[in-house]
Amino acid sequence: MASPVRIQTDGSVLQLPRSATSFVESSLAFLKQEDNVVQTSEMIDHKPRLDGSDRGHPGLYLSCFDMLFTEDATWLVRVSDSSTAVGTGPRLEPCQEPEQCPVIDSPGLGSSPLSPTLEEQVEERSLEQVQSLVVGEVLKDIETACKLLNITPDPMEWNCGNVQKWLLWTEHLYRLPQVGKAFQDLDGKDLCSMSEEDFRQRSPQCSETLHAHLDIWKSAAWMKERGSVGETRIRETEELWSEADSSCSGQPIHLWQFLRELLLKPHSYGRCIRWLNKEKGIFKIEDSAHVARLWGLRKNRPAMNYDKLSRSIRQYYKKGIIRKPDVSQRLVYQFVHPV
DNA sequence: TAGTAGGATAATA
DNA sequence: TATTATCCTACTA
Repeated sequence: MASPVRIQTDGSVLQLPRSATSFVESSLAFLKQEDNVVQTSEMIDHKPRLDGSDRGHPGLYLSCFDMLFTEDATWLVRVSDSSTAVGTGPRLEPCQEPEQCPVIDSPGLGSSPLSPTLEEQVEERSLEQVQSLVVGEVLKDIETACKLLNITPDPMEWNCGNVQKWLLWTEHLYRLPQVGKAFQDLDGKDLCSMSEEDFRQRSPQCSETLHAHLDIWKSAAWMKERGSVGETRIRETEELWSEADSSCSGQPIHLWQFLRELLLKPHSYGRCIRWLNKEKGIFKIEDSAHVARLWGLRKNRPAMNYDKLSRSIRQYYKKGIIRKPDVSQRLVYQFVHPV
């Protein structure tokens, strides 16, 4: 494992975690090569501003995270090592089996999807530990890049110069051809509002990588905005990964089951979906976009949105699984057979 | 503008 | 084949 990196400035020393070492080495090489304007003293002093105005929550698509490490195949081994040797990951706890709707007879319900064996649970939990660490590493890497580039972690706050720095950085990270000129008139808000197709028009070669990489930054900014730092961040990271983790299980799940899972974890998901009357099975979707994104993650459907999700919910009306409550309200639904 | 409702059809497991 | 995804129009708050 590589040693921690220490960056010494005017009397100040910035010591970075071991996990960030390769990233930082890469960063230093970048700064040297590109003759970037970042001053180390600024790097130390810079505090990312997290007080940006409210915005949409970008989805966290796991496939994007792979891209961060395309140049370092040993990375996964490093994370695995740290998860076992250091033992700082989440504690291994028995996995609580999600509740099933006792009335609705759904194909395939009785077997694996909601009743994993103990061995499967342990295996999934171990995977969750590694995944949780991965997200933590990604967040650290972004923080480090912010310090090195002297930009805020929130792309929405970038000016044109910040965008150019980020582009240079991304070019370096993925060894892309120079694309800065194609984006020279854009600030962070412009960049964030661009679709992948917009990226493609400006840079056919690099659009996929740039768009995915920006998605990671947007996700990280969103995660930071939801919590602050330290333990909160770790908890949020774990939460997001547990959301995403489900998409890795490969097990089919019905939408109503998924919604019930969220409702049964108010600590994690209470901000986006909650019971209004648990006894009657009435629930409210507080953050439609976020619930839709979670569903998209679970089903590996990045294009999922609330429009589509709600259409699926409405399919349950005929089947007698979910209905609108007697007093219909927006974003409020009712399980026909509450637990 | 966002949510609701439901028809039609495609995709998927 | 059942379920969900996607797209659509019309309507409502």
